[in-house]
Amino acid sequence: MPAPEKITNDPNAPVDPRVETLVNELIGRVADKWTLLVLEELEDHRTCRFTELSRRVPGISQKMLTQTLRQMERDGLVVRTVHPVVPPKVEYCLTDLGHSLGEAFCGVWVWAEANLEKVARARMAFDARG
Amino acid sequence: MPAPEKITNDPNAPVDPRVETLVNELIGRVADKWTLLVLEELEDHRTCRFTELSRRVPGISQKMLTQTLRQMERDGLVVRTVHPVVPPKVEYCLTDLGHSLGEAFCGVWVWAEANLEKVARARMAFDARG
DNA sequence: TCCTTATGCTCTCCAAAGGAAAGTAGGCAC
DNA sequence: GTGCCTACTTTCCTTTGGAGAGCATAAGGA
Repeated sequence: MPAPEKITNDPNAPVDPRVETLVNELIGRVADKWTLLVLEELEDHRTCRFTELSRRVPGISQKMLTQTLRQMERDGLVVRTVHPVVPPKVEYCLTDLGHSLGEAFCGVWVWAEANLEKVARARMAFDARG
Repeated sequence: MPAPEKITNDPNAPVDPRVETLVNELIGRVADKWTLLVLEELEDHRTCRFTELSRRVPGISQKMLTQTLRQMERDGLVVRTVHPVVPPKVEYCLTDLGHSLGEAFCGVWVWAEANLEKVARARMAFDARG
């Protein structure tokens, strides 16, 4: 074997480009506006129904909610439980994997809350410069 | 004053809905695929030229790179330095704010690297179920 | 002189993504 | 029957995004 990329803890270690591609794809998939907002709702209310989510996630359309939830289900982030009753009742709940992603994004929420003001000021300054 | 939302350290404290709206908007702005990828490149190579970025960020079009960089500049995440030479030379560099956002996203990159396999398996299982 | 090259955009055209609103299924209350 | 409830699905139309060509400028070569 010609030393095929060892797994190390060195953050500066070169990464297998194939892995980097996959990671980029996954980031692109998961760091989506709607995915993030749905993820946050499900973090707050461990389990949620469809209509509840569509009310809680500001501005999402039913189409995008369905699509986002399907993708999240496919990626193993949520479980979809159908209760065979009428009218239909479908519950969505985070998996452990989904919860871990929520925790990973926690830093971004904190950042956003902490830096709202700075961004607002930067925008005003930028817009003033024309 | 009718007690208008105190700033607390309690993570379960109710948040001013206006702040929540602003945070959601900022998240939507910042948690964009291209913004993330550009941010990562700039984290790795503290300062980068336009063409360099377009080569390094896989799959980005010039239009989106320009647009993404403008938005990031407006939000105070990068500084754009134009060197008045021919051919033109423009350098982009993270601000402290941009760097702090990069660190906030660090957890997501780590998560993606750590859970590539799990997501891949979840997808296969989902697709197999039809 | 004219042509090429290099860079950072900008513009145009077309395809894909996404929002709004209406439609669907199917049992239940009226 | 009529209408309601929920979780979608479908249709239509607007917006976003990608591909590729164009532009401005000056140095350097034929």
